[in-house]
Amino acid sequence: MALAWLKDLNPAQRQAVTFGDGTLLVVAGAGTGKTKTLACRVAFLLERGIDPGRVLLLTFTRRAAAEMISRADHMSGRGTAGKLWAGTFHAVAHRLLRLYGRSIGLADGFSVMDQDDAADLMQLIRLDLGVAKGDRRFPQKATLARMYSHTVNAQRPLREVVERYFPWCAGDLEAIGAIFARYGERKIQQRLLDYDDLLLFWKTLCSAPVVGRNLADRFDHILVDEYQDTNALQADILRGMRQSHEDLMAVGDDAQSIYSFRAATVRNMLEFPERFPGARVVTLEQNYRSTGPILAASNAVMSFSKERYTKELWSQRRSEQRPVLVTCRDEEEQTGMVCRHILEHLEQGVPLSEQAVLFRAGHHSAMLEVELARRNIPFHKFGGLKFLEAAHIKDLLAFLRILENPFDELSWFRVLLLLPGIGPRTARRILDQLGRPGRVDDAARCNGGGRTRLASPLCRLLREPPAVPAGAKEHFGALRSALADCEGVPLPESSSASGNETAVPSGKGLPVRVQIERIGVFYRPIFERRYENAAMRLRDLEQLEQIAARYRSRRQFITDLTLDPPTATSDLAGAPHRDEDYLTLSTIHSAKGCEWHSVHVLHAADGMIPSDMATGDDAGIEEERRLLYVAMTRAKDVLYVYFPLRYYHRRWAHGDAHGYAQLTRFIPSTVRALFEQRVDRAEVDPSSDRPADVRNTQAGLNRLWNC
DNA sequence: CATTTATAAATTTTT
DNA sequence: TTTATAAATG
Repeated sequence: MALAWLKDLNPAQRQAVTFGDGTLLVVAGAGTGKTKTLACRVAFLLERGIDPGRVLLLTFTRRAAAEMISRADHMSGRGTAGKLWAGTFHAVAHRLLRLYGRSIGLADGFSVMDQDDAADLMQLIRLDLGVAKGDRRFPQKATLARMYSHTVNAQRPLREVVERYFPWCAGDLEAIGAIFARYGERKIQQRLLDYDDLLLFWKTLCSAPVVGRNLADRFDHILVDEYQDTNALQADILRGMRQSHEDLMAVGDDAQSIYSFRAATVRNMLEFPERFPGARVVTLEQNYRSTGPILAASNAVMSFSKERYTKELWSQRRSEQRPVLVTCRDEEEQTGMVCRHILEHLEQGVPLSEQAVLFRAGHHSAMLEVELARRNIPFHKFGGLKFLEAAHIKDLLAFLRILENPFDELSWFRVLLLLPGIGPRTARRILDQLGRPGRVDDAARCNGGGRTRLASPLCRLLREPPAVPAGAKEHFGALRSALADCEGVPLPESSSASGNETAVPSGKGLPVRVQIERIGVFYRPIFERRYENAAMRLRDLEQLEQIAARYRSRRQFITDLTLDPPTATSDLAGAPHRDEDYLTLSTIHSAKGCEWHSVHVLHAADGMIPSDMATGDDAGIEEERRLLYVAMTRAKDVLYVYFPLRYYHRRWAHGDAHGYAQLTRFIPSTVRALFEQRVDRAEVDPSSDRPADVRNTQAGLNRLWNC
């Protein structure tokens, strides 16, 4: 084979890429060419004549998969990498379950719900059971959803998970268990799968005697990226998928494990050799990304870690410029400094696309976003609040989901509650009526002579509409005709529809975009009445239509949206914005795997990094340390870490109340010495300029009561 | 009686 | 910006 590009690899990388048959773990530090190695491995396999359709590539995001495929194609020059099975665990699980789900008793027309939907269903059940009635605080729906997911993914008993991660809920263990049991039942009734089910049923698929064997035989090679952020369930799946073939390559960095809240565990990496006996281990330690001083500071942060890591990164990239620790008076000054530095670099020729601002929590960038907008600096924000979380987007999707899976009670509920004059009670009644087992001929007519006895609630709604309160009649009628329109079914004018229509044409042929338009006819008036800033939100709906225009299949549209939600406005923006230079704002979590010429890390204060929410136990604090490490190692040439001294707590009042922060505990004085330290007094208001030791004294006191 | 509106309180990270 | 509860309304 004439593989010229092999020469560009260092010995360790080459060893990984050209690895023969069997199981391999690649321990790859930050910036050591992990993506390159994986892409080369794919190219190498293709060169060896492996059928791309028999290679499975599991990544953390769809974007990562796309990048590796395009790089592999570029190297092999064959253009066949697109035929790989590539995507996230969840996306691949979905694809497999559509193919084989029937064999384990999965309903044909299942649909997938995201974690928000899961929380909403929890809430319905919580209200039904009347669990939250007492005067004791009961966990919120989002907490319940997180708890459930963690339990399933970790494959541990609920009691253990609650005691460890949600100790304040320990008193409600029984009630929580009862909710979870009902939750499982209702998902099955409604033909809904949550994220965890996708993994869970994939695992079930693996252990099915015949299909499991088929599945494992289906792939000659499996490659897994970001292995440090996989959980016990995912490890089980991999084992199930390697019953007959051994060829597996997992790549990860134990120092970058930052998803324990999703039940990810470094133990997957550490125990890899035991789980896959005979596995070889290759370690990549040469960092090609960052300059020496940046790497030195990053390593120093990790050197205080209580856990032992397997490697120490080194770099040949010399530089005089140390990373900069910027001490600011408060968040406002931090914002000003960030903007100033960004513009300085821009003038020196570093485009905005090579710069990024990173932070711990989505809302940490709020002030900066306002300032960037004021100064006309274009940016895209990754992580934090998402497009799909907006109420009006969810409303519209609920319609489509009813059409896709008429048993989806959650979406029905959402849509019915939109109608003025219909509240939870009436909605419940209507749903009960629609869901009641019908006469057999009814069912037959609805399902086109179908297999199921159960008449689809959608068909019921169209054929025998339940009574609604007088005030809701008009809107209810509009809803029915909108749904009928999308289905391509004529709506029976009066209640006595003639029974001899032939099998109704299915609306599945209608383009999704058209369906959204028709729903709009019904939804728009409600929408305008309901939301104050309808004009702004209308643009979101138009964007949704634009995305829909790219899809032929409604099902594909909905599942893509739930499994690969648009992570930033950039995913939504049309062609005109593509070539515009823009700055990246991102949570540290969403910045995983990315790199920029210059990186700005905001809020390096205790309480922010580490987040106050995570300082409960040692493991939590250690993960926060890794988080800072991930943030710092994103930088190639320039790294700024900002530390605002003063925080206003303007939660309820707009007063002047403030507290003094302390520099993050992950940068003690020995580490600080590796930074260039700047305190810009020019912009400090002299009236509030007190010596730092006074502040520190105050801060020390504040720690006594601000816990 | 059910729905709507008013009021007060709280807010990590994501497939 | 959302969410739980209380009061007002139909």
